[in-house]
Amino acid sequence: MLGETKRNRISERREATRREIVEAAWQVARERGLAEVTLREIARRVGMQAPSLYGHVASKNEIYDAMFAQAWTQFHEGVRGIDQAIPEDRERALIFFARHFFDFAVHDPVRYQLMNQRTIPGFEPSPEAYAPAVAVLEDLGQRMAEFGITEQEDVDLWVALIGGLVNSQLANDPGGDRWGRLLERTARMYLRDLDLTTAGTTPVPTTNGDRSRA
Amino acid sequence: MLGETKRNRISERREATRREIVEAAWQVARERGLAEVTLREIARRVGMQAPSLYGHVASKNEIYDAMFAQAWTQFHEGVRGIDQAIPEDRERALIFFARHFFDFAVHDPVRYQLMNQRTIPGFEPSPEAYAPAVAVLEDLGQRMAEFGITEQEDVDLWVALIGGLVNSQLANDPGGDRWGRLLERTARMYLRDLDLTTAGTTPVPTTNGDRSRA
DNA sequence: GTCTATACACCGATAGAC
DNA sequence: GTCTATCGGTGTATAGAC
Repeated sequence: MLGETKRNRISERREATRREIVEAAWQVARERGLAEVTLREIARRVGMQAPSLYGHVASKNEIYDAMFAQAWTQFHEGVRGIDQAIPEDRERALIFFARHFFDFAVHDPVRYQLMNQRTIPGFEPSPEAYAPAVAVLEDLGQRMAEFGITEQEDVDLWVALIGGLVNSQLANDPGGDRWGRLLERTARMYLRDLDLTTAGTTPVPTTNGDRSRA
Repeated sequence: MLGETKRNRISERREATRREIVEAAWQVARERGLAEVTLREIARRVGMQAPSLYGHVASKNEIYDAMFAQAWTQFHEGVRGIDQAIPEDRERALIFFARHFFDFAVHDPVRYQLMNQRTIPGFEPSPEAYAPAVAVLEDLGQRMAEFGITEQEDVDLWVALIGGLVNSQLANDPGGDRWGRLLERTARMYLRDLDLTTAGTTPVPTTNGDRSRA
């Protein structure tokens, strides 16, 4: 049927416009800050009047929502993309992941702010937008389990440690490396503690010979 | 002179009104969120019209500034207040401080947000408001030095670790204790790493016999 | 001196013409 | 779909009453 192809073409055009809007929102956010994004400025950049945006987007928060989902999807795909580069060694692997997360965060502070801090007044990510964030956490849990790190407390601690380094870096030395260079040390410290804590309860292999990867 | 006492009385009244305004701002912030504070709502609570606030305050950011300074001063005084209760033992002392900071943060998330996150669009704390924050950091450095922790990297790491626990707690389990109960473990982990890292470079006393306190 | 009244420029959002 | 016009908000500023 011709109707369908036409409908698809229209739908594609609509989606493209939506992407344009979200991309313009990213631009404004990076230039002026996340909270300083205005519909009028977005509209100006895509060549519209502000109210016309409502033909493609239900609200300003829906734009934030799309950005939120996009950011977490980006990170998730990034992690999957480097899968074959993961070191076999447990310590190196943990550092590898942490460095990936750290660089991703520091590389785009505005994106990190949207992903991890509830800073925009009325905005709460929708369940659909939150899904890729959950997927990332599930991935993390699975990968850590491959290293014998299965206790929720242990994963919680690791998440908090890396998040703490990122936050300190962004807050107190943006653009620098004052906390970034503490990543390796933090990972070693964490693993040493882990071995001491779980000693006698769950055997943890120092190398990772039983890990199967495609 | 009568003129001076009168001037003082007026000045006192003015200062009291200013305190009232800042206190109302805290109320609004805790009820609706830090970014949702409006001058009109503050004015309503102190029985004024919004523009009348400008007789006591130069701008909205000056209110945030006063709140910022007040929060850090509160913390600083709190730390000084518990001075005599600090354990002699290095590990216990570190945990004691961390717990104090953690509880202070978790007890009033809005206050912590204002103190440690740059989340309000146009607001940057003035040098005067920042002073008590600097004083707290200097205090921390001094106290850690008493335990032989003098390297900036070591202090940086400690700050990041505790901050990470606080952030995770507030972001992922507000009102709970999922990351709070990791404080002791984190302190032990940190100290163990410290002893290994600085072994052979700077002797670190396991007990703290040479600490002089009034 | 302190307040009220009024206004300005901006914001997100909506209604309705075309 | 996109426009203009407009609404109820916001922070901020000023004129003028008392």
